[in-house]
Amino acid sequence: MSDQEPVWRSLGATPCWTSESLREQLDGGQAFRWHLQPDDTWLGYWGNRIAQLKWSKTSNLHWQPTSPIDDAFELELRAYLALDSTETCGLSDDLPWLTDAHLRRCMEAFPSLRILRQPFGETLLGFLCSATKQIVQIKQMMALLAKRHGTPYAHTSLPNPSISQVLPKSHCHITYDNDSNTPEYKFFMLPTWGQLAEVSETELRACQLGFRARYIKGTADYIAEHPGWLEHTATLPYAEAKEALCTLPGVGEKIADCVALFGLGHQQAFPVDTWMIKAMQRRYGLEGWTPSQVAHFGRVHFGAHAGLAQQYLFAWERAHGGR
DNA sequence: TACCAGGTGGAGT
DNA sequence: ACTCCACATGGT
Repeated sequence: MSDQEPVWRSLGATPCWTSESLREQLDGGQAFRWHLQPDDTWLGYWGNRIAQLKWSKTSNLHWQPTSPIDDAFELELRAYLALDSTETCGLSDDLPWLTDAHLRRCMEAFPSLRILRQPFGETLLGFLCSATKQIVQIKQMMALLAKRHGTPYAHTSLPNPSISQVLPKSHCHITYDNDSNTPEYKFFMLPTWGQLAEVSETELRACQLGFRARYIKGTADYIAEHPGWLEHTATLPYAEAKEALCTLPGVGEKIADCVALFGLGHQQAFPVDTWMIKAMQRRYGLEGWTPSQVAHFGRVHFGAHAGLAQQYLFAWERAHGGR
Protein backbone atom coordinates (compact mmCIF):
# COMPACT_ATOMS: atom_id res chain seq x y z
CA MET A 1 0.00 0.00 0.00
CA SER A 2 2.76 2.44 0.86
CA ASP A 3 4.29 2.48 -2.61
CA GLN A 4 0.95 2.76 -4.33
CA GLU A 5 0.44 5.80 -6.50
CA PRO A 6 -1.67 8.23 -4.50
CA VAL A 7 -5.16 8.83 -5.82
CA TRP A 8 -6.46 12.35 -5.32
CA ARG A 9 -10.21 12.78 -5.22
CA SER A 10 -11.86 16.01 -6.29
CA LEU A 11 -14.03 17.98 -3.89
CA GLY A 12 -15.61 19.84 -6.79
CA ALA A 13 -15.65 23.50 -7.64
CA THR A 14 -14.96 25.84 -4.73
CA PRO A 15 -15.27 29.37 -6.08
CA CYS A 16 -12.50 31.87 -5.42
CA TRP A 17 -10.48 29.58 -3.19
CA THR A 18 -6.85 30.52 -2.65
CA SER A 19 -4.01 28.73 -0.91
CA GLU A 20 -4.01 31.54 1.68
CA SER A 21 -7.69 31.01 2.44
CA LEU A 22 -7.13 27.29 2.85
CA ARG A 23 -4.13 27.85 5.12
CA GLU A 24 -6.13 30.30 7.18
CA GLN A 25 -9.02 27.87 7.55
CA LEU A 26 -6.91 24.83 8.44
CA ASP A 27 -4.03 26.42 10.34
CA GLY A 28 -5.18 29.89 11.32
CA GLY A 29 -6.16 29.22 14.90
CA GLN A 30 -9.44 27.33 14.53
CA ALA A 31 -7.88 23.86 14.60
CA PHE A 32 -4.48 22.72 15.82
CA ARG A 33 -4.09 19.39 14.01
CA TRP A 34 -3.31 20.34 10.41
CA HIS A 35 0.27 20.28 9.17
CA LEU A 36 1.63 21.69 5.92
CA GLN A 37 4.01 19.22 4.29
CA PRO A 38 7.03 20.10 2.13
CA ASP A 39 5.11 19.03 -0.98
CA ASP A 40 2.47 21.70 -0.20
CA THR A 41 -0.21 19.23 0.82
CA TRP A 42 -1.98 19.40 4.17
CA LEU A 43 -2.10 16.46 6.58
CA GLY A 44 -4.81 16.72 9.20
CA TYR A 45 -6.51 14.81 12.00
CA TRP A 46 -9.99 15.23 13.47
CA GLY A 47 -12.14 12.74 15.32
CA ASN A 48 -11.16 9.30 14.08
CA ARG A 49 -10.14 10.59 10.64
CA ILE A 50 -6.86 11.42 8.95
CA ALA A 51 -6.90 13.07 5.55
CA GLN A 52 -4.65 14.90 3.15
CA LEU A 53 -5.72 17.99 1.21
CA LYS A 54 -4.16 19.50 -1.89
CA TRP A 55 -5.07 22.77 -3.52
CA SER A 56 -3.94 24.18 -6.84
CA LYS A 57 -5.17 26.98 -9.04
CA THR A 58 -5.79 24.64 -11.93
CA SER A 59 -7.28 21.62 -10.22
CA ASN A 60 -8.86 23.30 -7.19
CA LEU A 61 -9.31 21.24 -4.01
CA HIS A 62 -8.52 17.53 -3.84
CA TRP A 63 -8.24 15.11 -0.96
CA GLN A 64 -7.25 11.59 -0.12
CA PRO A 65 -8.10 9.47 2.89
CA THR A 66 -5.32 7.84 4.86
CA SER A 67 -7.51 5.20 6.37
CA PRO A 68 -9.52 2.69 4.34
CA ILE A 69 -12.24 4.66 2.65
CA ASP A 70 -15.88 4.21 3.50
CA ASP A 71 -18.94 5.94 2.17
CA ALA A 72 -19.20 8.36 5.07
CA PHE A 73 -15.65 9.73 4.85
CA GLU A 74 -16.14 12.28 2.08
CA LEU A 75 -19.40 13.49 3.58
CA GLU A 76 -17.68 13.96 6.93
CA LEU A 77 -14.85 15.87 5.30
CA ARG A 78 -17.26 18.13 3.44
CA ALA A 79 -19.15 18.81 6.66
CA TYR A 80 -15.94 19.42 8.61
CA LEU A 81 -14.73 21.94 6.02
CA ALA A 82 -18.21 23.51 5.76
CA LEU A 83 -18.03 23.16 1.99
CA ASP A 84 -21.80 23.40 1.68
CA SER A 85 -22.04 26.78 3.42
CA THR A 86 -23.38 29.56 1.28
CA GLU A 87 -20.48 31.98 0.96
CA THR A 88 -19.59 32.84 -2.60
CA CYS A 89 -16.27 34.48 -3.33
CA GLY A 90 -15.95 35.53 0.29
CA LEU A 91 -18.67 38.15 0.12
CA SER A 92 -21.22 36.29 2.15
CA ASP A 93 -24.60 37.96 2.31
CA ASP A 94 -24.62 37.03 5.98
CA LEU A 95 -22.14 39.80 6.79
CA PRO A 96 -22.45 43.62 6.56
CA TRP A 97 -19.58 44.14 4.12
CA LEU A 98 -21.61 46.68 2.10
CA THR A 99 -21.49 49.13 4.98
CA ASP A 100 -18.19 48.07 6.58
CA ALA A 101 -15.16 48.88 4.42
CA HIS A 102 -12.63 47.23 6.70
CA LEU A 103 -14.61 44.01 6.88
CA ARG A 104 -14.90 44.00 3.10
CA ARG A 105 -11.14 44.44 2.77
CA CYS A 106 -10.56 41.47 5.11
CA MET A 107 -13.04 39.30 3.21
CA GLU A 108 -11.43 40.09 -0.12
CA ALA A 109 -8.02 39.17 1.30
CA PHE A 110 -9.21 35.67 2.34
CA PRO A 111 -11.98 34.72 -0.08
CA SER A 112 -13.92 31.59 0.85
CA LEU A 113 -12.64 31.47 4.45
CA ARG A 114 -15.04 29.35 6.48
CA ILE A 115 -15.67 28.28 10.05
CA LEU A 116 -14.71 24.64 10.57
CA ARG A 117 -17.22 22.26 12.17
CA GLN A 118 -14.98 20.41 14.58
CA PRO A 119 -15.82 17.74 17.14
CA PHE A 120 -16.89 19.37 20.39
CA GLY A 121 -14.65 17.48 22.79
CA GLU A 122 -11.39 18.06 20.98
CA THR A 123 -12.22 21.71 20.35
CA LEU A 124 -12.62 22.13 24.10
CA LEU A 125 -9.27 20.46 24.68
CA GLY A 126 -7.51 22.58 22.08
CA PHE A 127 -8.70 25.88 23.47
CA LEU A 128 -8.03 24.88 27.07
CA CYS A 129 -4.42 24.67 25.88
CA SER A 130 -4.57 28.00 24.09
CA ALA A 131 -4.27 30.51 26.94
CA THR A 132 -1.32 32.85 26.24
CA LYS A 133 0.21 30.41 23.79
CA GLN A 134 1.13 30.82 20.14
CA ILE A 135 -0.61 28.58 17.62
CA VAL A 136 2.58 26.61 16.84
CA GLN A 137 2.96 25.76 20.51
CA ILE A 138 -0.68 24.72 20.88
CA LYS A 139 -0.14 22.36 17.94
CA GLN A 140 2.85 20.88 19.70
CA MET A 141 0.82 20.28 22.87
CA MET A 142 -1.92 18.57 20.84
CA ALA A 143 0.60 16.32 19.12
CA LEU A 144 2.12 15.27 22.44
CA LEU A 145 -1.26 14.67 24.07
CA ALA A 146 -2.28 12.49 21.15
CA LYS A 147 0.94 10.51 20.98
CA ARG A 148 1.22 9.87 24.72
CA HIS A 149 -2.42 9.55 25.76
CA GLY A 150 -4.51 9.03 22.63
CA THR A 151 -5.56 5.95 20.72
CA PRO A 152 -3.50 4.83 17.73
CA TYR A 153 -5.14 4.66 14.35
CA ALA A 154 -5.36 1.14 12.98
CA HIS A 155 -3.31 1.66 9.83
CA THR A 156 0.43 2.20 9.69
CA SER A 157 1.17 3.88 6.39
CA LEU A 158 0.27 6.96 4.42
CA PRO A 159 -0.87 6.87 0.81
CA ASN A 160 1.77 9.40 -0.09
CA PRO A 161 5.08 7.88 1.04
CA SER A 162 7.12 11.01 0.42
CA ILE A 163 5.35 12.67 3.32
CA SER A 164 6.40 9.99 5.76
CA GLN A 165 10.03 10.97 5.38
CA VAL A 166 9.56 14.33 7.03
CA LEU A 167 6.89 13.84 9.67
CA PRO A 168 8.03 15.25 13.01
CA LYS A 169 8.64 12.46 15.48
CA SER A 170 6.33 14.14 17.95
CA HIS A 171 3.38 13.39 15.65
CA CYS A 172 3.81 9.70 15.10
CA HIS A 173 5.56 6.61 16.37
CA ILE A 174 7.97 4.95 13.91
CA THR A 175 9.03 1.31 14.06
CA TYR A 176 11.06 -0.74 11.60
CA ASP A 177 10.17 -4.13 10.29
CA ASN A 178 12.87 -6.64 11.23
CA ASP A 179 13.31 -8.22 7.80
CA SER A 180 12.70 -5.53 5.23
CA ASN A 181 13.67 -2.57 7.45
CA THR A 182 10.68 -0.69 6.11
CA PRO A 183 9.35 1.94 8.49
CA GLU A 184 5.87 1.57 9.91
CA TYR A 185 4.04 4.58 11.23
CA LYS A 186 1.54 4.87 14.02
CA PHE A 187 -0.66 7.94 14.16
CA PHE A 188 -2.75 8.94 17.13
CA MET A 189 -6.17 10.38 17.82
CA LEU A 190 -6.52 12.94 20.57
CA PRO A 191 -7.44 11.42 23.93
CA THR A 192 -11.12 11.55 24.80
CA TRP A 193 -12.18 13.31 28.00
CA GLY A 194 -12.71 9.89 29.49
CA GLN A 195 -9.13 8.98 28.72
CA LEU A 196 -7.85 12.32 30.02
CA ALA A 197 -9.54 11.70 33.37
CA GLU A 198 -7.16 8.76 33.83
CA VAL A 199 -4.03 10.88 33.24
CA SER A 200 -2.30 12.52 36.19
CA GLU A 201 -1.65 16.24 36.26
CA THR A 202 2.08 15.51 36.33
CA GLU A 203 1.84 13.54 33.09
CA LEU A 204 -0.19 16.36 31.56
CA ARG A 205 2.44 18.91 32.55
CA ALA A 206 4.99 16.75 30.77
CA CYS A 207 3.10 17.52 27.54
CA GLN A 208 4.31 21.14 27.80
CA LEU A 209 0.96 22.28 29.11
CA GLY A 210 2.33 24.39 31.96
CA PHE A 211 -0.34 25.84 34.24
CA ARG A 212 -3.02 24.69 31.77
CA ALA A 213 -2.52 21.12 33.00
CA ARG A 214 -4.47 21.91 36.17
CA TYR A 215 -7.40 23.25 34.12
CA ILE A 216 -7.45 20.21 31.85
CA LYS A 217 -7.32 17.86 34.81
CA GLY A 218 -10.09 19.80 36.52
CA THR A 219 -12.24 19.76 33.40
CA ALA A 220 -11.66 16.04 32.87
CA ASP A 221 -12.67 15.35 36.48
CA TYR A 222 -15.77 17.54 36.14
CA ILE A 223 -16.90 15.75 33.00
CA ALA A 224 -16.22 12.35 34.60
CA GLU A 225 -18.40 13.35 37.55
CA HIS A 226 -21.19 14.60 35.28
CA PRO A 227 -21.94 11.81 32.80
CA GLY A 228 -23.57 13.09 29.63
CA TRP A 229 -22.39 16.66 30.20
CA LEU A 230 -20.72 16.91 26.78
CA GLU A 231 -23.70 15.42 24.96
CA HIS A 232 -26.20 17.60 26.77
CA THR A 233 -24.20 20.82 26.33
CA ALA A 234 -24.00 20.11 22.61
CA THR A 235 -27.80 20.36 22.40
CA LEU A 236 -28.07 23.76 24.10
CA PRO A 237 -28.55 27.09 22.31
CA TYR A 238 -25.62 29.52 22.25
CA ALA A 239 -26.19 31.48 25.46
CA GLU A 240 -26.83 28.40 27.57
CA ALA A 241 -23.97 26.45 26.05
CA LYS A 242 -21.61 29.33 26.76
CA GLU A 243 -22.83 29.56 30.34
CA ALA A 244 -22.32 25.83 30.80
CA LEU A 245 -18.82 26.00 29.32
CA CYS A 246 -17.87 28.84 31.65
CA THR A 247 -18.48 26.62 34.68
CA LEU A 248 -15.46 24.51 33.65
CA PRO A 249 -12.11 25.38 35.24
CA GLY A 250 -9.92 27.30 32.82
CA VAL A 251 -12.83 28.27 30.58
CA GLY A 252 -13.76 31.95 30.59
CA GLU A 253 -15.72 34.01 28.11
CA LYS A 254 -13.11 33.90 25.34
CA ILE A 255 -12.45 30.16 25.36
CA ALA A 256 -16.17 29.46 25.73
CA ASP A 257 -16.82 31.53 22.60
CA CYS A 258 -14.10 29.69 20.65
CA VAL A 259 -15.52 26.30 21.62
CA ALA A 260 -19.09 27.45 20.93
CA LEU A 261 -18.07 28.72 17.48
CA PHE A 262 -15.61 26.09 16.24
CA GLY A 263 -16.91 23.07 18.15
CA LEU A 264 -20.66 23.64 18.46
CA GLY A 265 -21.41 25.68 15.34
CA HIS A 266 -22.80 28.73 17.14
CA GLN A 267 -22.09 31.26 14.40
CA GLN A 268 -22.97 34.29 16.52
CA ALA A 269 -20.15 33.69 19.00
CA PHE A 270 -17.49 36.42 18.82
CA PRO A 271 -14.28 35.36 20.62
CA VAL A 272 -12.17 38.29 21.80
CA ASP A 273 -8.48 37.66 22.28
CA THR A 274 -5.51 40.04 22.29
CA TRP A 275 -5.59 40.26 18.48
CA MET A 276 -9.25 41.15 18.48
CA ILE A 277 -8.70 43.88 21.09
CA LYS A 278 -6.01 45.38 18.84
CA ALA A 279 -8.17 45.02 15.73
CA MET A 280 -11.16 46.73 17.29
CA GLN A 281 -8.98 49.54 18.62
CA ARG A 282 -7.22 50.17 15.32
CA ARG A 283 -10.02 49.56 12.85
CA TYR A 284 -13.16 50.46 14.78
CA GLY A 285 -11.91 53.03 17.30
CA LEU A 286 -12.93 51.02 20.37
CA GLU A 287 -10.23 52.49 22.57
CA GLY A 288 -10.21 51.22 26.14
CA TRP A 289 -13.10 48.77 25.74
CA THR A 290 -13.07 45.63 27.87
CA PRO A 291 -13.06 42.23 26.13
CA SER A 292 -16.65 41.66 27.22
CA GLN A 293 -17.73 44.99 25.73
CA VAL A 294 -15.89 44.24 22.48
CA ALA A 295 -17.60 40.85 22.29
CA HIS A 296 -21.00 42.45 22.69
CA PHE A 297 -20.18 45.07 20.04
CA GLY A 298 -19.08 42.30 17.67
CA ARG A 299 -22.28 40.30 18.04
CA VAL A 300 -24.44 43.40 17.55
CA HIS A 301 -22.46 44.95 14.70
CA PHE A 302 -21.79 41.78 12.68
CA GLY A 303 -24.98 39.90 13.43
CA ALA A 304 -25.88 36.22 13.24
CA HIS A 305 -22.55 35.25 11.64
CA ALA A 306 -20.35 37.41 13.86
CA GLY A 307 -17.98 34.47 14.32
CA LEU A 308 -17.09 34.42 10.65
CA ALA A 309 -16.47 38.18 10.69
CA GLN A 310 -14.26 37.70 13.71
CA GLN A 311 -12.21 35.11 11.83
CA TYR A 312 -11.71 37.49 8.90
CA LEU A 313 -10.60 40.29 11.22
CA PHE A 314 -8.33 37.92 13.13
CA ALA A 315 -6.69 36.70 9.91
CA TRP A 316 -6.16 40.24 8.65
CA GLU A 317 -4.69 41.51 11.88
CA ARG A 318 -2.22 38.63 12.18
CA ALA A 319 -1.21 38.95 8.53
CA HIS A 320 -0.57 42.67 8.91
CA GLY A 321 1.17 42.50 12.27
CA GLY A 322 1.72 45.91 13.83
CA ARG A 323 0.50 47.61 10.68
C1' DT B 1 16.96 40.70 26.64
C1' DA B 2 12.73 42.06 26.88
C1' DC B 3 8.05 41.37 25.29
C1' DC B 4 4.31 38.63 23.65
C1' DA B 5 1.33 34.58 22.91
C1' DG B 6 -6.36 32.92 20.33
C1' DG B 7 -6.67 33.88 29.20
C1' DT B 8 -8.32 32.68 33.63
C1' DG B 9 -9.00 32.91 38.57
C1' DG B 10 -8.17 34.84 42.83
C1' DA B 11 -6.89 38.59 45.92
C1' DG B 12 -7.01 43.16 47.14
C1' DT B 13 -9.16 47.69 46.60
C1' DA C 1 -17.42 46.75 39.97
C1' DC C 2 -12.42 47.31 38.70
C1' DT C 3 -7.16 46.52 38.80
C1' DC C 4 -3.27 43.72 39.43
C1' DC C 5 -0.94 39.55 39.26
C1' DA C 6 0.58 34.53 39.29
C1' DC C 7 0.52 30.91 36.41
C1' DA C 8 4.71 27.88 32.55
C1' DT C 9 6.96 28.04 28.45
C1' DG C 10 8.71 29.01 23.96
C1' DG C 11 8.87 32.37 19.75
C1' DT C 12 10.44 36.56 17.88
